[in-house]
Amino acid sequence: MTIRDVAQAAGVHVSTASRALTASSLVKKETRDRVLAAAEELGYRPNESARALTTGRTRNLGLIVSDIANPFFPPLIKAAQAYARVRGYQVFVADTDEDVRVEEELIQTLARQVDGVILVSPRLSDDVIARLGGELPFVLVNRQITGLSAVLMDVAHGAALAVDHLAGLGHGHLALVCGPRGSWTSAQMRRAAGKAASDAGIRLDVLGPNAPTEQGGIAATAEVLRTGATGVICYNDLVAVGLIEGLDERRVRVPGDISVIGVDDTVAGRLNRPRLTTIAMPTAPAGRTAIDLLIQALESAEPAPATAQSTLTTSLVVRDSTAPPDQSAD
Amino acid sequence: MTIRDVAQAAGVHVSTASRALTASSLVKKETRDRVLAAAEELGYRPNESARALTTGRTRNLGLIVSDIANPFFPPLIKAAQAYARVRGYQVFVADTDEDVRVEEELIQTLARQVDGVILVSPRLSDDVIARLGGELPFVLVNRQITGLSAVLMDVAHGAALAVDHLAGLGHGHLALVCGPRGSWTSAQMRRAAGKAASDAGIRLDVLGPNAPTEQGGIAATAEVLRTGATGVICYNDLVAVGLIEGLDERRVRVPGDISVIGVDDTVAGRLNRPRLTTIAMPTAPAGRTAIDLLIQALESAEPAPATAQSTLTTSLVVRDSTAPPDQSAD
DNA sequence: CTGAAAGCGCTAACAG
DNA sequence: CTGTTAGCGCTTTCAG
Repeated sequence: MTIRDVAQAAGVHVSTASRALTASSLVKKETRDRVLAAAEELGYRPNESARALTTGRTRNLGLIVSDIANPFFPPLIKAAQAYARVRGYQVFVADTDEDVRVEEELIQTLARQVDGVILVSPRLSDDVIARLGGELPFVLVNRQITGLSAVLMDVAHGAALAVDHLAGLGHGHLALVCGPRGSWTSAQMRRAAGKAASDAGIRLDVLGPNAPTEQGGIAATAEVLRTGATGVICYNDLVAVGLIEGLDERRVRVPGDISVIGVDDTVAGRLNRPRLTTIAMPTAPAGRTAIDLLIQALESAEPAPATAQSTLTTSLVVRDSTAPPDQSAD
Repeated sequence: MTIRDVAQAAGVHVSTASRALTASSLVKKETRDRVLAAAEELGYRPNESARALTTGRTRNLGLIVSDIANPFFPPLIKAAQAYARVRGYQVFVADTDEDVRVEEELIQTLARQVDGVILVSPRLSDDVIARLGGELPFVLVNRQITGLSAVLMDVAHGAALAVDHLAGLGHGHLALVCGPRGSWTSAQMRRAAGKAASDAGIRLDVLGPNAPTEQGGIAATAEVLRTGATGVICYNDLVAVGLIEGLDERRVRVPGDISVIGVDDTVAGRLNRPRLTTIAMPTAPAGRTAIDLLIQALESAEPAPATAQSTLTTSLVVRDSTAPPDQSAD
């Protein structure tokens, strides 16, 4: 079932059929209708490989995330896929499992079958990403590298809000449980929380790096307690939930003894008891924006597409895991 | 940077280079090393489109799920991707958003760029799936259609365990909150729970269909209460969590007044308070098995590959959302 | 507006 | 074991 069959059925040459099927304006309406009808009739489906071979474009986009099982990603993935489909592109999702080597390998593999790649919270070093980015269009999410387009979530603002929230409740000693090495988000939080704490004249201990998972949070428990902090900001909701679990095991009450704040605003935080106070991240908009930036770069005729940067705001969602510090303690 | 450049650099003909790069046994070791070295040196990456065009095979597999944001899927996806990579295949994941039309469209689109497709919990009708399955290799997960390979989770067994668990606690009146129309899992549960209940001599009211989400659970609350049942088995963890939320709003205690059981054993159930009693589904093994079945079908020379069927067992995880019924009530 | 012809990069017979 | 040749299905010049 090739374009040849369609052309024959419609009584035209292959090239005419091709034109009718793609650059429809270059062919007489009447002929085009005939071709389209024949194609429909025969159930013709273009061979994407052949098409990609001649055009050099696949109309596929790659989306690389570190861990599909982290509830931060699914909303972003869903939004990206849905929006890409509307724009006539297909999105291929791959999971690096938080492994830098897998990440690089995956980019290489994917790069051969897509027109462009979206890298969400990559862990690779700037220079490796920049090098790979030279080979095909990239859009980064939550990572900033000169020369590459990016969608950023203003987590710095969120972190400052979190510090202020805790300071406002009366906490004078905070801890920041950082994420994995190589995380831009973590670095942003660290910087912004540090500044906000010193502005507020309170102490902030910085802990980490930690795995961005429940396990990571549980593992950080002892260190958190050692600091003596009464308010803790965690790298993400999973870490926060894990920490609360760890504290619970040691009979430390949240928020009674220690207040805990997460980042992302995922189901995990909503379902947790106490319900988690968290910094909400605009994941779905970020997914759409990333697709938009990427397609823009792809469809602009420029050889070196302008790098665009888009920053989305975050906000603080106050729930039940934060409260004034216990008067008797500290 | 084509295979031509590599051949030239290695001082051999294109076809020799091609052989060295693929069917390595057909070429003298020495020549092969020279070709491989040249390829490495030049950073040669085969053009997958060209390769796919000649061979007719892409080494890509499609994995279609109804909702990436449902925590049931990520472990399955992760396991499938990781295992496929080991076997030299790439997995493309797509999300249908629980929409039957999108599901069909996605299968069609994906079908053109992959060698085979895994359909997890499809909602399409048997005949539509069977028709599409005629066009390329399919493996179903949690769906049984004659002539197609499938990986099944023995949720019937799990449902029976759940009924027995509740009966053993002393509940004499149960409700089953079903899932969406077209769900094989839901049908299995209904049948098995019905049988187990009648065997145990207790009443079982069947409710639904419902959306397989927290919202679906919340929406089912009133109907559940209307039955007067003291034990409820839900289509999945999300529905169970939603139901518990709905009951909580109406000041109905779980498990004090009503016991609730979910299905899947996802984070959602673990994080929920009370922690959810649930039927654990073997999601990761199912992902691997599905990939295995699919690759097997792909690599067997048979024109019509034998349909294989693999059933994985489920188990009941008892946590805090089930207890004996309130003595004073019912 | 349409037909003819070339070629995308690669693999796969077919000879030698 | 290696070189030659053809061609996968499609788009895209180039003529007409």
